[in-house]
Amino acid sequence: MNADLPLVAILDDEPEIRRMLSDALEEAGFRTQSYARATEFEAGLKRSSPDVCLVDLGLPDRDGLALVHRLALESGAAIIIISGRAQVQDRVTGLELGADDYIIKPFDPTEVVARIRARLRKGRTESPSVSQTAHFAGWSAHFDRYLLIDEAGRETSFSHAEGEVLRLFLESPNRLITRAQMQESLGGAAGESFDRAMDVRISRLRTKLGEDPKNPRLIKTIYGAGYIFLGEVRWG
Amino acid sequence: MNADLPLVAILDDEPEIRRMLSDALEEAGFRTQSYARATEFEAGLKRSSPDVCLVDLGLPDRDGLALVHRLALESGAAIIIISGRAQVQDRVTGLELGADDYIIKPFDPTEVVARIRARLRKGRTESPSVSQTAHFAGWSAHFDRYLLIDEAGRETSFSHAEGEVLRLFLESPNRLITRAQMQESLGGAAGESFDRAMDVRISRLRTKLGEDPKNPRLIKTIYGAGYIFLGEVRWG
DNA sequence: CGCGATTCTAACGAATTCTTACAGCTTCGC
DNA sequence: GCGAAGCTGTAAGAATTCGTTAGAATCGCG
Repeated sequence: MNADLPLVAILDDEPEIRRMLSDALEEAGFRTQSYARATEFEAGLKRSSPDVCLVDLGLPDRDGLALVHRLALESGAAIIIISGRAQVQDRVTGLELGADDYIIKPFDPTEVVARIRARLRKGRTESPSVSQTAHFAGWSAHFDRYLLIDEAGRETSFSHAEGEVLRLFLESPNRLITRAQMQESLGGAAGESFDRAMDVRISRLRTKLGEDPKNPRLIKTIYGAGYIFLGEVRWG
Repeated sequence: MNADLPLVAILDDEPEIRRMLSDALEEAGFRTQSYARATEFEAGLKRSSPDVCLVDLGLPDRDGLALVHRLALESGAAIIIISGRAQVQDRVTGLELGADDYIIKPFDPTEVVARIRARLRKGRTESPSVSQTAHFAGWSAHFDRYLLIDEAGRETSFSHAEGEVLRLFLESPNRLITRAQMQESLGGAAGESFDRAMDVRISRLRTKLGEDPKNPRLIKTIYGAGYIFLGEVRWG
């Protein structure tokens, strides 16, 4: 009965689906309330205000779309439609009546959880919990803190320009990155002698990574072509 | 060139898809910008800040998920992934990395439009937080009492001007805040050299937060761009 | 080996940002 | 009112970032 956990209201007439959803959601850290019929569902809304409503459109006792429409107007909750009707037109009208998402049966509970999380994330002022960290060759690069941390835990800060280069490498490791691609990606305006600036950026980055100039192990220069960042990179 | 219309940035390497999307979106009342490659796309983001980003995951020059990840942290835009990969796991990781929606190819442009509308609708409804207290990095900021309280319960008062800056940071943590945004938000109407005043406000705030000038942990300067406030922030 | 093309890096300098000092202004207590 | 204290912007010099320059080092190719 933890009031801090987000509350998800489920409206579906099939018991197995209700069960499947509530199991998956509770395991994922949500509270749930299940309803089989629209009238019960609406009564429940008056007692508690859920953060997310999962609504099956194929209801026996009510026009699901009308319900969605009203929910969208009256409740602040995120509304996700679950439906067996897969036609584009169905989805479009559902979304236009105010739903925030539209999931087609049969569905995977994992995806439902992910979509609910995506909805809640936007609504909150809280920062997204996705970390912005890459691990490689004994280093951890924290792009949010502009910090490199080595195996021993020693910290080295890097500047924004250096970070741009490092990120570009870590996003495409073991792949040739041409100077042209870099220039474009790093906002290099026109093709003048911006090349030199990039050399310098990379040079500074290499020293921060403790590369041996004679024998760079991470950032390889491909003469006449560009650079390759070598190594296993893991994000997160 | 109506700046009031929402701007949608499209990133897809297939020309037909770009065309199809931009046609549908423009007919639906959006402005669009199309890009074939990630590097161009990122360069475009620096010039204009779209309200929605449509990103194809199958990019030739970059790991699409890494790009999405970064977008989610740095841009306030809604992010919609378009992908040929239909596996549940693909969708879940996409959403967990910060995407707001995930559309599978082949898709119907009408549905894309509807989903974009649904996203934008939610963004506008975002209710302003009425709480006057924020917690972050061991600090509690009480805006109603102009008081900062650290873990040990020691109190430090802050001024109105300092509070304006602090609130701006705490309302969008882990996101770049440009000097222009600050100036606008803090009512710095006149003064072209209002920038200096800004510097001083931030400097004073930093000392009150006990930041190490060499290595600020909370308020990072992005040379030539603005500032980022780092950390988990909880309001209330 | 020699030569031109390419890349590296140390040093410099312009732009930007930080910090300290100071002055004008408001607020508060008396 | 008066003076002290605090707030806030301006000014000025220090510090940082980062592109540019230039000379050295390296590479590819004969």
